[in-house]
Amino acid sequence: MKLTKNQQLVYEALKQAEMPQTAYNLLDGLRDEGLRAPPQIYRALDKLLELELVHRLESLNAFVACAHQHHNDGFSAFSICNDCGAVEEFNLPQVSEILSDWSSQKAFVAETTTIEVRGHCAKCART
Amino acid sequence: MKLTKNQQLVYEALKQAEMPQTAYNLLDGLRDEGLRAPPQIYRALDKLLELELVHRLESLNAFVACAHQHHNDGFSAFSICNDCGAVEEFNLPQVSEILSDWSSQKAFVAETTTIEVRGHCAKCART
DNA sequence: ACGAATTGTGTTATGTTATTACATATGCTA
DNA sequence: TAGCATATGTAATAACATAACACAATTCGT
Ligand SMILES: [Zn+2]
Ligand SMILES: [Zn+2]
Ligand SMILES: [Zn+2]
Ligand SMILES: [Zn+2]
Repeated sequence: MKLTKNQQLVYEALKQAEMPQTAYNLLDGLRDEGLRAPPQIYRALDKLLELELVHRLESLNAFVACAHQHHNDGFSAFSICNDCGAVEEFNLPQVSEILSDWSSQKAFVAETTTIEVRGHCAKCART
Repeated sequence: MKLTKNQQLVYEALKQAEMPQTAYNLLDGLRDEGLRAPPQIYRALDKLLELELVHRLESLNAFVACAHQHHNDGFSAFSICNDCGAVEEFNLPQVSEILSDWSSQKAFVAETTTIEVRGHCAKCART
Protein backbone atom coordinates (compact mmCIF):
# COMPACT_ATOMS: atom_id res chain seq x y z
CA MET A 1 0.00 0.00 0.00
CA LYS A 2 1.63 3.17 -1.18
CA LEU A 3 1.04 6.41 0.67
CA THR A 4 1.01 9.76 -1.05
CA LYS A 5 3.39 12.52 -0.10
CA ASN A 6 1.07 14.25 2.36
CA GLN A 7 0.02 10.96 3.87
CA GLN A 8 3.66 9.98 4.39
CA LEU A 9 4.47 13.34 5.96
CA VAL A 10 1.63 13.07 8.44
CA TYR A 11 2.33 9.42 9.17
CA GLU A 12 6.02 10.04 9.79
CA ALA A 13 5.23 12.99 12.00
CA LEU A 14 2.94 10.82 14.10
CA LYS A 15 5.50 8.03 14.34
CA GLN A 16 8.18 10.49 15.46
CA ALA A 17 5.90 12.06 18.06
CA GLU A 18 5.97 10.46 21.46
CA MET A 19 2.68 12.14 22.37
CA PRO A 20 -0.70 12.31 20.65
CA GLN A 21 -0.86 15.13 18.14
CA THR A 22 -3.80 17.26 17.16
CA ALA A 23 -4.39 18.08 13.52
CA TYR A 24 -3.20 21.62 14.14
CA ASN A 25 -0.07 20.41 15.95
CA LEU A 26 0.72 18.35 12.88
CA LEU A 27 0.03 21.28 10.61
CA ASP A 28 2.42 23.50 12.58
CA GLY A 29 5.10 20.85 12.42
CA LEU A 30 4.71 20.35 8.70
CA ARG A 31 4.63 23.93 7.49
CA ASP A 32 8.25 23.64 6.48
CA GLU A 33 7.30 20.70 4.31
CA GLY A 34 4.83 22.89 2.49
CA LEU A 35 1.57 22.02 4.21
CA ARG A 36 -0.45 25.14 4.81
CA ALA A 37 -4.12 24.40 5.45
CA PRO A 38 -6.20 22.08 7.68
CA PRO A 39 -7.78 20.04 4.89
CA GLN A 40 -4.37 18.81 3.84
CA ILE A 41 -3.88 17.33 7.28
CA TYR A 42 -7.40 16.02 7.73
CA ARG A 43 -7.41 14.34 4.35
CA ALA A 44 -4.18 12.55 5.08
CA LEU A 45 -5.48 11.53 8.50
CA ASP A 46 -8.70 10.20 6.98
CA LYS A 47 -6.75 7.89 4.75
CA LEU A 48 -4.38 6.77 7.50
CA LEU A 49 -7.34 6.07 9.80
CA GLU A 50 -8.98 4.06 7.07
CA LEU A 51 -5.83 1.97 6.73
CA GLU A 52 -5.63 1.75 10.53
CA LEU A 53 -2.06 2.98 10.49
CA VAL A 54 -3.25 5.71 12.81
CA HIS A 55 -5.86 5.94 15.53
CA ARG A 56 -7.94 8.84 16.69
CA LEU A 57 -8.17 9.45 20.42
CA GLU A 58 -11.73 10.64 20.59
CA SER A 59 -11.53 12.11 24.04
CA LEU A 60 -8.48 14.20 23.12
CA ASN A 61 -9.28 15.15 19.54
CA ALA A 62 -5.82 13.85 18.79
CA PHE A 63 -4.09 11.19 16.76
CA VAL A 64 -1.42 8.57 17.30
CA ALA A 65 0.40 6.12 15.06
CA CYS A 66 -0.73 2.57 15.71
CA ALA A 67 1.61 0.91 18.18
CA HIS A 68 1.12 -2.51 16.66
CA GLN A 69 2.40 -3.94 13.42
CA HIS A 70 -0.85 -3.51 11.67
CA HIS A 71 -4.34 -4.59 12.48
CA ASN A 72 -7.52 -4.39 10.51
CA ASP A 73 -10.21 -5.41 12.90
CA GLY A 74 -11.35 -1.90 13.75
CA PHE A 75 -10.62 -2.40 17.44
CA SER A 76 -8.44 -0.12 19.45
CA ALA A 77 -7.95 0.51 23.14
CA PHE A 78 -5.95 3.10 25.02
CA SER A 79 -5.11 4.25 28.48
CA ILE A 80 -4.62 7.99 28.73
CA CYS A 81 -3.03 9.75 31.67
CA ASN A 82 -4.92 12.92 32.58
CA ASP A 83 -1.82 14.32 34.26
CA CYS A 84 1.06 13.80 31.83
CA GLY A 85 -0.90 12.91 28.71
CA ALA A 86 0.94 9.62 28.21
CA VAL A 87 -0.95 7.16 26.08
CA GLU A 88 -0.59 3.42 25.82
CA GLU A 89 -2.28 1.30 23.18
CA PHE A 90 -3.25 -2.17 24.27
CA ASN A 91 -5.11 -5.14 22.97
CA LEU A 92 -7.37 -7.44 24.95
CA PRO A 93 -8.75 -10.16 22.69
CA GLN A 94 -11.20 -11.24 25.37
CA VAL A 95 -12.78 -7.82 25.39
CA SER A 96 -13.02 -7.73 21.61
CA GLU A 97 -14.62 -11.14 21.78
CA ILE A 98 -17.25 -10.12 24.30
CA LEU A 99 -18.09 -6.97 22.38
CA SER A 100 -18.38 -8.95 19.15
CA ASP A 101 -20.74 -11.36 20.85
CA TRP A 102 -22.83 -8.50 22.15
CA SER A 103 -22.99 -7.00 18.65
CA SER A 104 -24.06 -10.33 17.15
CA GLN A 105 -26.82 -10.67 19.69
CA LYS A 106 -28.08 -7.20 18.89
CA ALA A 107 -27.63 -7.71 15.15
CA PHE A 108 -25.43 -4.63 15.26
CA VAL A 109 -22.76 -4.62 12.55
CA ALA A 110 -19.69 -3.17 14.22
CA GLU A 111 -17.16 -1.32 12.12
CA THR A 112 -14.91 0.35 14.62
CA THR A 113 -14.66 0.03 18.37
CA THR A 114 -12.78 2.45 20.57
CA ILE A 115 -11.96 2.01 24.22
CA GLU A 116 -10.44 4.88 26.15
CA VAL A 117 -9.52 4.47 29.79
CA ARG A 118 -8.72 7.80 31.37
CA GLY A 119 -7.02 8.24 34.70
CA HIS A 120 -3.53 8.44 36.13
CA CYS A 121 -0.54 6.50 34.91
CA ALA A 122 1.70 4.59 37.32
CA LYS A 123 4.29 7.35 37.32
CA CYS A 124 1.83 10.17 38.00
CA ALA A 125 -0.25 8.20 40.52
CA ARG A 126 2.85 7.57 42.66
CA THR A 127 3.38 11.23 43.53
CA MET B 1 -28.77 15.38 44.96
CA LYS B 2 -30.27 18.71 44.05
CA LEU B 3 -29.74 20.19 40.62
CA THR B 4 -29.77 23.89 39.92
CA LYS B 5 -32.18 25.43 37.43
CA ASN B 6 -29.82 25.29 34.45
CA GLN B 7 -28.71 21.80 35.32
CA GLN B 8 -32.33 20.65 35.49
CA LEU B 9 -33.15 22.30 32.18
CA VAL B 10 -30.28 20.59 30.42
CA TYR B 11 -30.93 17.25 32.10
CA GLU B 12 -34.63 17.31 31.20
CA ALA B 13 -33.82 18.26 27.64
CA LEU B 14 -31.48 15.29 27.36
CA LYS B 15 -34.01 12.92 28.87
CA GLN B 16 -36.70 14.11 26.46
CA ALA B 17 -34.40 13.76 23.48
CA GLU B 18 -34.38 10.39 21.81
CA MET B 19 -31.10 11.19 20.08
CA PRO B 20 -27.74 12.44 21.34
CA GLN B 21 -27.64 16.21 21.56
CA THR B 22 -24.72 18.52 21.03
CA ALA B 23 -24.19 21.44 23.36
CA TYR B 24 -25.38 23.81 20.66
CA ASN B 25 -28.48 21.69 19.99
CA LEU B 26 -29.31 21.99 23.66
CA LEU B 27 -28.66 25.70 23.61
CA ASP B 28 -31.03 26.18 20.67
CA GLY B 29 -33.71 24.17 22.43
CA LEU B 30 -33.36 26.09 25.65
CA ARG B 31 -33.33 29.66 24.38
CA ASP B 32 -36.97 30.01 25.31
CA GLU B 33 -36.04 29.06 28.87
CA GLY B 34 -33.61 31.94 28.96
CA LEU B 35 -30.31 30.25 28.16
CA ARG B 36 -28.31 32.34 25.78
CA ALA B 37 -24.64 31.40 25.73
CA PRO B 38 -22.52 28.24 25.43
CA PRO B 39 -20.95 28.41 28.90
CA GLN B 40 -24.36 28.04 30.50
CA ILE B 41 -24.80 24.73 28.71
CA TYR B 42 -21.27 23.48 29.19
CA ARG B 43 -21.30 24.26 32.89
CA ALA B 44 -24.52 22.36 33.41
CA LEU B 45 -23.15 19.47 31.37
CA ASP B 46 -19.93 19.42 33.41
CA LYS B 47 -21.91 18.97 36.58
CA LEU B 48 -24.21 16.33 35.10
CA LEU B 49 -21.22 14.42 33.75
CA GLU B 50 -19.58 14.55 37.14
CA LEU B 51 -22.74 13.08 38.68
CA GLU B 52 -22.88 10.56 35.83
CA LEU B 53 -26.46 11.48 35.09
CA VAL B 54 -25.26 12.19 31.59
CA HIS B 55 -22.60 10.71 29.33
CA ARG B 56 -20.52 12.28 26.65
CA LEU B 57 -20.25 10.46 23.34
CA GLU B 58 -16.70 11.33 22.45
CA SER B 59 -16.89 10.32 18.84
CA LEU B 60 -19.96 12.50 18.26
CA ASN B 61 -19.20 15.48 20.49
CA ALA B 62 -22.65 14.87 21.86
CA PHE B 63 -24.39 14.04 25.10
CA VAL B 64 -27.05 11.60 26.29
CA ALA B 65 -28.88 11.05 29.55
CA CYS B 66 -27.72 7.89 31.27
CA ALA B 67 -30.01 5.04 30.36
CA HIS B 68 -29.51 3.29 33.67
CA GLN B 69 -30.81 4.13 37.09
CA HIS B 70 -27.59 5.59 38.23
CA HIS B 71 -24.06 4.32 38.24
CA ASN B 72 -20.91 5.78 39.65
CA ASP B 73 -18.16 3.54 38.41
CA GLY B 74 -17.04 5.84 35.62
CA PHE B 75 -17.73 3.14 33.10
CA SER B 76 -19.94 3.53 30.05
CA ALA B 77 -20.41 1.75 26.75
CA PHE B 78 -22.42 2.58 23.67
CA SER B 79 -23.25 1.34 20.24
CA ILE B 80 -23.75 4.10 17.72
CA CYS B 81 -25.33 3.66 14.31
CA ASN B 82 -23.44 5.57 11.64
CA ASP B 83 -26.53 5.62 9.45
CA CYS B 84 -29.41 6.71 11.65
CA GLY B 85 -27.48 7.94 14.67
CA ALA B 86 -29.31 5.67 17.10
CA VAL B 87 -27.43 5.07 20.30
CA GLU B 88 -27.77 2.29 22.83
CA GLU B 89 -26.09 2.26 26.20
CA PHE B 90 -25.10 -1.12 27.51
CA ASN B 91 -23.23 -2.62 30.38
CA LEU B 92 -20.96 -5.66 30.25
CA PRO B 93 -19.57 -6.38 33.71
CA GLN B 94 -17.12 -8.89 32.27
CA VAL B 95 -15.54 -6.20 30.15
CA SER B 96 -15.31 -3.78 33.06
CA GLU B 97 -13.69 -6.57 35.03
CA ILE B 98 -11.06 -7.30 32.40
CA LEU B 99 -10.23 -3.64 31.96
CA SER B 100 -9.95 -3.19 35.72
CA ASP B 101 -7.56 -6.12 35.87
CA TRP B 102 -5.49 -4.67 33.09
CA SER B 103 -5.33 -1.32 34.89
CA SER B 104 -4.27 -2.99 38.13
CA GLN B 105 -1.49 -4.83 36.35
CA LYS B 106 -0.24 -1.60 34.83
CA ALA B 107 -0.70 0.35 38.08
CA PHE B 108 -2.91 2.67 36.07
CA VAL B 109 -5.57 4.35 38.19
CA ALA B 110 -8.65 4.45 35.99
CA GLU B 111 -11.19 7.21 36.50
CA THR B 112 -13.46 6.96 33.49
CA THR B 113 -13.69 4.37 30.76
CA THR B 114 -15.58 4.88 27.55
CA ILE B 115 -16.40 2.27 24.94
CA GLU B 116 -17.93 3.32 21.65
CA VAL B 117 -18.84 0.72 19.06
CA ARG B 118 -19.65 2.33 15.76
CA GLY B 119 -21.33 0.60 12.88
CA HIS B 120 -24.81 -0.15 11.62
CA CYS B 121 -27.82 -0.92 13.79
CA ALA B 122 -30.04 -3.92 13.09
CA LYS B 123 -32.63 -1.77 11.36
CA CYS B 124 -30.16 0.02 9.07
CA ALA B 125 -28.09 -3.08 8.34
CA ARG B 126 -31.19 -4.90 7.03
CA THR B 127 -31.66 -2.58 4.09
C1' DA C 1 -27.91 37.41 61.94
C1' DC C 2 -23.38 38.35 59.99
C1' DG C 3 -19.52 37.98 56.97
C1' DA C 4 -16.62 34.91 54.35
C1' DA C 5 -16.25 31.31 51.19
C1' DT C 6 -18.10 28.57 47.66
C1' DT C 7 -20.95 27.78 43.94
C1' DG C 8 -23.82 29.22 40.24
C1' DT C 9 -25.11 32.68 36.65
C1' DG C 10 -24.96 35.94 32.62
C1' DT C 11 -22.24 37.86 29.07
C1' DT C 12 -18.65 38.95 25.74
C1' DA C 13 -15.03 37.55 23.44
C1' DT C 14 -11.92 34.26 21.86
C1' DG C 15 -9.72 29.81 21.03
C1' DT C 16 -9.72 25.22 18.96
C1' DT C 17 -11.22 21.62 15.92
C1' DA C 18 -13.22 20.29 11.47
C1' DT C 19 -15.57 20.87 7.00
C1' DT C 20 -17.33 22.97 2.58
C1' DA C 21 -16.47 24.51 -1.75
C1' DC C 22 -14.00 25.17 -5.66
C1' DA C 23 -10.04 25.23 -8.74
C1' DT C 24 -6.17 22.67 -10.29
C1' DA C 25 -3.15 18.76 -10.83
C1' DT C 26 -1.71 13.93 -11.16
C1' DG C 27 -1.94 9.15 -12.34
C1' DC C 28 -4.32 5.32 -14.21
C1' DT C 29 -6.81 2.96 -17.80
C1' DA C 30 -9.91 2.19 -21.82
C1' DT D 1 -5.56 10.61 -25.70
C1' DA D 2 -9.64 11.17 -23.52
C1' DG D 3 -11.97 10.05 -19.43
C1' DC D 4 -12.08 8.94 -14.64
C1' DA D 5 -10.71 8.62 -10.07
C1' DT D 6 -7.75 10.34 -6.71
C1' DA D 7 -4.97 13.84 -4.66
C1' DT D 8 -3.73 18.69 -3.84
C1' DG D 9 -3.89 23.80 -2.71
C1' DT D 10 -6.52 27.52 -0.90
C1' DA D 11 -9.96 30.50 1.20
C1' DA D 12 -13.77 30.74 3.78
C1' DT D 13 -16.77 29.07 7.17
C1' DA D 14 -18.95 25.95 10.47
C1' DA D 15 -19.00 23.46 14.78
C1' DC D 16 -17.32 22.73 19.29
C1' DA D 17 -15.36 24.59 23.60
C1' DT D 18 -13.17 27.79 26.96
C1' DA D 19 -11.31 32.21 29.21
C1' DA D 20 -12.29 36.05 31.71
C1' DC D 21 -14.97 39.08 34.29
C1' DA D 22 -18.84 40.91 37.01
C1' DC D 23 -22.48 39.77 39.79
C1' DA D 24 -26.03 36.83 42.44
C1' DA D 25 -27.30 33.06 45.37
C1' DT D 26 -26.21 29.61 48.71
C1' DT D 27 -23.72 27.48 52.45
C1' DC D 28 -21.46 27.51 56.70
C1' DG D 29 -19.03 28.80 60.84
C1' DT D 30 -19.28 32.28 64.38
ZN1 LIG E 1 -3.43 0.02 16.72
ZN1 LIG F 1 1.02 10.32 33.80
ZN1 LIG G 1 -24.98 5.29 32.07
ZN1 LIG H 1 -29.38 2.76 12.28
